[in-house]
Amino acid sequence: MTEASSIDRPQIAEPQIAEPQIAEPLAFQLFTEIGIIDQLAGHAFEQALPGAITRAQFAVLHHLVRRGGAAGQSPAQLADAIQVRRSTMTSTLGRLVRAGLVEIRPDPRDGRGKLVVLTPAGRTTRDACIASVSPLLPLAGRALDPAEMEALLGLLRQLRSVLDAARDS
Amino acid sequence: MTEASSIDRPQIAEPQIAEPQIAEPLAFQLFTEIGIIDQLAGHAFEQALPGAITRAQFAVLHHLVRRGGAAGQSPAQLADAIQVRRSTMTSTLGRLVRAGLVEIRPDPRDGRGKLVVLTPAGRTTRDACIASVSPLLPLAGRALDPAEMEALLGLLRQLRSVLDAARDS
DNA sequence: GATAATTGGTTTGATATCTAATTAAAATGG
DNA sequence: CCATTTTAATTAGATATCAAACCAATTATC
Repeated sequence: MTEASSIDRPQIAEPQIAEPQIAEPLAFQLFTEIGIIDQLAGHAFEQALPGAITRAQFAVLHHLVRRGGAAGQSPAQLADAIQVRRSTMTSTLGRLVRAGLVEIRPDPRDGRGKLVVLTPAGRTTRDACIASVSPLLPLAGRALDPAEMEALLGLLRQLRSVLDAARDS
Repeated sequence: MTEASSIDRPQIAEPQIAEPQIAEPLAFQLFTEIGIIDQLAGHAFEQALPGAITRAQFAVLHHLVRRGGAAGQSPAQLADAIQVRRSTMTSTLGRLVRAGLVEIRPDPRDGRGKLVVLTPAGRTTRDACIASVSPLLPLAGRALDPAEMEALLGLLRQLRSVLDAARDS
């Protein structure tokens, strides 16, 4: 597509010059590092979770415990809180219902809407997840002392708020 | 806002007490924040990428430009570098081959192995990706000054190295 | 009130990712 | 030289995720 491909080049197309070691821009390194940490931590987290519960499913259960109240939350509220699309939430909720961990009822106030509430099994499962995962948390303490962790968290929040603002614009 | 406003409590097993506002452990907040940033940034990144290229595909192209050399890299090397399973790499490489962005040849030194090399189109595409995404980088600069960015990067690397070490154990 | 615009939720089809199991080739060890 | 083990890559099956298209119900507008 680019150039003389008509000539039969036996082995190596081109000298294939690897770029000299130019450091990536700082911001690029930053996001790369964040991506890797998310993957490593997420993986460790999911390994620690009991049975077939996944990170996404735990996020829903946990949110319902903390914010669900008696009336539950709508799928849209859950999707917004957890920062996924509604179609993603539909799919995760389907699995949670099938597993008997949440119940979905029609919203009496809005014929389109639904309300998600935890079942007792869902509550129990969430608590078990917390227990399973807790032993992992000290790991971060091995990398950072409390002051560093606070500093890190502060910087991350600064970064997040800008990204959040940029999302809408 | 969500409080005891519901007079009509449907017939769920228990009162469904939402937990009082206990702050999450610091480490938990940390990983939550990292997950959200990764999602926001990854999404913005992918939106900025040209055409049908994805983050995973860009990572492979970029790595090949920087480390590929004339001989290319094996799928296993790519998987290790990018921190995904080999089966994941198989799938991503399949799409890149179909798109004409990389070429896969047998490894002359190992009958099991293969070698992945960029095609000229792959090289061009990677460069276009860099160009498309560059305008995003200043966004991080709006959140953090250079010193903060360095500090953040340092803390993240500390954290990563511990997670990395824990992965094997 | 009727029409238009918005909102809640789902479905479809794609990519990315993992684990577990499989195949083929190399490396090791008697 | 052969049997075992290890390694490279793939396949199969599952979840998560998104975008786009869609339906149904609500809200807004005239």
